[in-house]
Amino acid sequence: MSISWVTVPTPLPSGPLRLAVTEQGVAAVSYHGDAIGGVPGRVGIPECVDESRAGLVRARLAEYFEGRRTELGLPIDWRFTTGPHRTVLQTLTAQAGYGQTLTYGELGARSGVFEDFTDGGWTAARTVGKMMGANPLCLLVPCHRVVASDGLGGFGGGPRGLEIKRWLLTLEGVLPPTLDWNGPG
DNA sequence: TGCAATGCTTGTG
DNA sequence: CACAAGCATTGCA
Repeated sequence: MSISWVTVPTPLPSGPLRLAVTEQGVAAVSYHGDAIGGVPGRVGIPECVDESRAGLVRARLAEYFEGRRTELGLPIDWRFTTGPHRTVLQTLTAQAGYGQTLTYGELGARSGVFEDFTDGGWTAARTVGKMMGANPLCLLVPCHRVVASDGLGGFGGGPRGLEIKRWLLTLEGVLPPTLDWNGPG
């Protein structure tokens, strides 16, 4: 099984996106170029030389960022996720459509991996937040559509990462455009 | 507005 | 492989 990097230009405040692709699909996505949490052996992964595969990924993402595509429709390789983590991410992918948001607690409830909600959902919400932060499939698994019950919530990478979350939600029409909005529309 | 409750992921030894 | 630390939250007073 081979794995390789594809670099995709984006209008995101973070700049280009880096994706790790395999024969199965996209295995990981990084906003920060070379750092992906939870991806072992990420150093030494070669650039993708299969232009047909890289081209498809770039084309789909380009359309998405132009607002012409609401579903990426890219195959996902779940190899870097396991157990409850994978279940939650797959639940999110299946249930949070374009322009829709749900809360951490809600996702925890829907995923079915948390059985005890007698604490008011505290455990589920906190755990889901942790899972999102450890999500190697940002963007493909729409972790930016998961928000706190009383606001935007957080995002990996701190304040810098939050800009990305805001940008994506603006693209999808969840948030109103800001003055520095450089996306479509 | 401020506080207390917990489980999963990740980085070391 | 085992252990310890850190959180992308929530609901109630």
